[in-house]
Amino acid sequence: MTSRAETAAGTRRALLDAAGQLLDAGGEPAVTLRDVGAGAGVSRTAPYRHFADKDDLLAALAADAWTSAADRVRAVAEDARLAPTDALRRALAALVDLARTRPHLYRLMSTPPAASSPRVVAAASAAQDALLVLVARAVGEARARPVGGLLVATVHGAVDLHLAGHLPAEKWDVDLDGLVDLAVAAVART
Amino acid sequence: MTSRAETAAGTRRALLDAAGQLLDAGGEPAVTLRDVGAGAGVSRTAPYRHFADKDDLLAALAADAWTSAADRVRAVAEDARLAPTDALRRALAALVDLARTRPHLYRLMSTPPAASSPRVVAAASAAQDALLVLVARAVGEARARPVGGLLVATVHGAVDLHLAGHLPAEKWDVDLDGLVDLAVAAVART
DNA sequence: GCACTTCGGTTGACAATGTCAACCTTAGGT
DNA sequence: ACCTAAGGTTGACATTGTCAACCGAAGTGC
Repeated sequence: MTSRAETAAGTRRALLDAAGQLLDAGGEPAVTLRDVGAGAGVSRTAPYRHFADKDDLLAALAADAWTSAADRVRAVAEDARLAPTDALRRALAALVDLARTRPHLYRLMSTPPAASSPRVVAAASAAQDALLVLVARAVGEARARPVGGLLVATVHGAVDLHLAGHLPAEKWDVDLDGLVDLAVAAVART
Repeated sequence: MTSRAETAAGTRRALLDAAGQLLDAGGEPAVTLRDVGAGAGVSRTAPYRHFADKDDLLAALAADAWTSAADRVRAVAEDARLAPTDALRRALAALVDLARTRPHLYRLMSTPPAASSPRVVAAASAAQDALLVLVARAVGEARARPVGGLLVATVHGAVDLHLAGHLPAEKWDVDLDGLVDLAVAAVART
């Protein structure tokens, strides 16, 4: 019944889940291969049967997160009742919510260790494509690309500064949500 | 001649310099206390006489960098010949240049390890204050704060995405400099 | 049906690293 | 002329990522 491939896929997912939990609980330094193995019910070096090394495991975690984020954006896009601007707002809110709920994961997604992990970049790119569709609906195909870039940069920047504690609301008179709203409003005005 | 305080300050700076060089050369994982000590001509545990631990050393490095960045922004502000918008552009260009020249240092500044290092946040805040002055000159005191927040978020976001490889110019039809220009233009239009 | 391969998994071992403890040396105050 | 404390050193240790050698059973070819 339990074919080899099935159990293998099972432990692989268990490893990723354990890594995600450790990441949420204690940040990247808490993600140790030993604890990941223990959390998945296997032993220290088991991860090496599924990932090249620790960075590869973290990259897989980040890539999976991007893929699921892209799905959420696409789900918003499929709700035809939403006005373009509202859809955009909701899609971005999903990203912001992810960053708030799982800050360490968001950090991992936006800055994978060992800089150039193509898998993560590709998965993130897919999410950006999904967002681009929404931007195009809101401002038209012609302006979509540069405006989308600006929007993505602003939202990511606001989230990242917020997470780093570099965005005190009292200094700027706006908080994270306020900035996202401002950004969307600016886009809508275009 | 060489009073104790002088030599101490000397090694402290040497330690920070060595750490900075290692950081530039190989990123954060390359900054090992042993190599920092060696680079400064002292021995492994010498850093502990000047910093509480490794994170503290990195935080000091980041804080120093923010302080010097703030100085550069203030220097731009003192050049009275510059039109407000041009001054803003030039100050932001200095930040972008820092990020391009020393990407690992920029990363360290914007995301210090052990999240809440008040020294770094305070130094960054000073740099933001300097920028806020320029924004106020460009758009007036009234709107300066939220607009400044938006600008800071956008520029940081663009830089951060760029460094992570998440900002392919062919997808968005703009590159890093283009985004910064767009952001400043949007601010000027306000 | 059987030998063989391959894959997921395990334990043992090792080098690198952050960090503490104990010790030394000497500038600078009393 | 002492003595204290601060900067510095070496020794030691626990943690961690990773490799090598080994093992058992699921697949595979005959």
